[in-house]
Formats: sequence, structure tokens, C-alpha cells
Amino acid sequence: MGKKSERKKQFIRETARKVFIEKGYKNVTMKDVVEACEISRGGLYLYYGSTTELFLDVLQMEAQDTDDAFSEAVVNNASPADILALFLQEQKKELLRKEDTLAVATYEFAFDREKPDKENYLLRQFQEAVLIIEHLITEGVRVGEFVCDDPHAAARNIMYVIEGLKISAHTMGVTEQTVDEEMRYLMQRLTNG
Amino acid sequence: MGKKSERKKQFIRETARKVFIEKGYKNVTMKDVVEACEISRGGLYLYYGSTTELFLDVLQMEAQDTDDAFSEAVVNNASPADILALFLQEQKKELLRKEDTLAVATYEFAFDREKPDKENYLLRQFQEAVLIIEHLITEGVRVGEFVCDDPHAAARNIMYVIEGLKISAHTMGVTEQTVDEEMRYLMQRLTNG
DNA sequence: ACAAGATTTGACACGCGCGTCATTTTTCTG
DNA sequence: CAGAAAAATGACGCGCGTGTCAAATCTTGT
Repeated sequence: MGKKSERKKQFIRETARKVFIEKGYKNVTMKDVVEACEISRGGLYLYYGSTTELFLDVLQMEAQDTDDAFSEAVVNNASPADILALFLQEQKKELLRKEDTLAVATYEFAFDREKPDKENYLLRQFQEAVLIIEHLITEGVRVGEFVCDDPHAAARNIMYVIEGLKISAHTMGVTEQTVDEEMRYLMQRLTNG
Repeated sequence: MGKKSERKKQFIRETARKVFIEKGYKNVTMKDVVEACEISRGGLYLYYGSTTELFLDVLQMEAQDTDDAFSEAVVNNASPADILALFLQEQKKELLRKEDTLAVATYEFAFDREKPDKENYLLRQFQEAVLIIEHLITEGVRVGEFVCDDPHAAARNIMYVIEGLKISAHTMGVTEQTVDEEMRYLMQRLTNG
């Protein structure tokens, strides 16, 4: 495996990502990927043995990226309230972006029940986010920006709301206004008490 | 179509429901249903032309049932706080029942459908629930049980949390304790202010 | 330039799910 | 009870997705 091979594998991964975004998880066939990549059937199997294998690799790449984004957000040391507001804005953008997200594919994948929970991408993301928010709230309380008895519960609550909004966005449709109202409600509760 | 036919159709519907619960939506084939019903392939096609048609019928039956359950809950005129607590308990039971629910199949189905929002089962359920909760909160405020500035926002918030818990239960796993804590958090916010 | 090695191709065989329909079985009716 | 009508059967043809592999093509080293 030279760097040539690695580059091609990366190309396939990135192309497949677009396919998963467009068609979800279950609807994607090797043929779809082959055509999107403009390579041969056998060529694809040289790198990935199944759509599942491919999707796992795409997810891992995605996790890498979003982890970087998280780190970047944490580095900025504005006030906790500002950072939290920014975080909510990011989430809003993400969950309203129906045409350019792996969310549906990821859910579909998670629904498939016969596989190890070891690599549970969703859970990991969720727990990470809870930790970050909890930390923000605790800081906010310390500097007097927030009022909150139980930062952990509050953080988890916020994440459940976001999960709810996310799944709602992809199953029943959610307007930008609704999301705004919900986000405002979340912030307001922290600032009021 | 005599009543005999109708009875058989009902039998197929109920049997198919179990299959959808067990295998989700996308993984169900006509063969699965045929085998579960112990009828012939052609026999099934006499009643349903596709798994989609079948699932829609199952959903409709399900909606009928839960609507009845809702009505029943509303009839009881205990105090708003009690009714809300009861409602949350019901939701908890429902979302922890991983092995006996159409939730996953319904999500999978919702992911597929692009156009007909007309028959959006999830949205309808959600909006109905918001209305009920909003009403409960308003009543609760009136009799002094609850403190809440914006019952509509609060109600919607509760439902988003429940949605978040629901999807979490089926994708990352949620313990009973977690759900309890979350429910308590929701109630507490209404009683404190 | 040439051969050995590495890479890529796409035709192929296989399995599966679908929807049909000629045939058989059951039920109805006079 | 016979004949008609209705209901049920399951074998069949079709399309599609899968994974493979011998052959073709491209890359190296000399």
C-alpha cells in the first residue's frame, strides 16, 4: 500500500460520503459508489468489502473532523454564555442543513441492530457534548452569568433537546423559527434561574 | 369483500405489526410477512401490494389505538401535576420498551418518505402531545401548581426532550435511571419556576 | 525496450425479493 | 349435490445487488 493507494482510498471515502448524504445508508449500493467514483466494481472491492465497511470509515473521518471543530471551539476563551450561544448556533445550522448531512444515514446505520456497540459514534458525540456544556455551565455559574443548581442535568437536558430537534428536523420538518425559539428558551432558563 | 376477508386482512395486519417490531421497516420483506402469517405469497398480495402499503395500514391501526389511550388519559381529571407526571411515566415506559415498539420502524419509514407530509404520523402525534401538555401546564399555573411564563414553549420543550430520549433509547441506549432523572428535571422546573 | 510485478477491469454466477397468474381448493348458491 | 364464484396457492420470470477472478492494462526496474 503506497501513498498512491492511500490517496485513492481517501478519494473513495470522500466520494462515498456524498453518496451517503444523498441517499442515506440503507439505500446505498456498491454500484452507487462505483458509479460516483467512476471506477470499476472490482476496483472498489480492492479497498472496501461492503457498504458497511465504507460507512464506518466515512464516520471515522467525520468524527475526526468534528473533533477538531470541537477543540477549536473550546480554545476560544470568550465568556461561557457566549460560547454556549455559539455552540447552539452551530447546532442549529447543523440540524437545519437537511441536504448536506450524514445525520439520516447515521441514524439508519444505528438502527441496524446486529453489530457491536463498541464503535457507537452517536453515543460518543453525545457524551462529549454533555461534558463540554456541563463545563460551560459550571464556569458560567462561577462567574455569575448563569444560575443553575445541577449543571450536569442541565447539560444533558440541553443535549436531549438538540437530539429531539435533530430527529424532528429529519422526520417531521422543523422551521428555523422553531429552532430559534427553542434555543432562546434554553439560554433563557440558564440566565434567569 | 365479505367480513371474512376483512378478518383475514386484520390478521395479516396484526401479524405484520409483530414483524415490523422485530425487524424494523426496511428489513421486512413480503416473504417475512408471508412466513409469519403462514399464508401463500399470492395470498398476501391479494390484500397488500407492498410492505409500504402494509406498514401504512399498521400505522393507522396503531394511531387509532394510541388516540384512544390519549382520550382516556384526558378524561381523568386529577390535578394537572398528577396528569403530567402520569403522562411522563407513560412516555418513559414506552421509550424504554425496546423490544415491543414500532418506534424504529416508524423512524425508518419517516426517513424514506419525501413527499406526503399529509399523512405524517410522527408530526401529528407530536403536535397533539404539545397541545395536551400546554393545556396541562396552563391549568397547573391557574391552580397554582406550576410556575411558567410560556406554557407553549415549555410544552414544546418537554416534547423535544422526549423525542431526544426516544431516539437516544434506540441508537445509544438509555438507562431507566437516566430517564427518571430527566423526567424529574422536567417536573422540577415547572414546580420551582 | 521488455519482462516481471502491481493494479484495475468488467463479465459472470449466484442469491434474493418482487409481482404475476394458471391452477387448485374452498365456499357459496340454487 | 352440482356448478359457479371466490379465495388461495406456489412456481415462474424478472431485475438487481453481490462478490469473484481471469484477463487486460499500467508501472517498474534493468
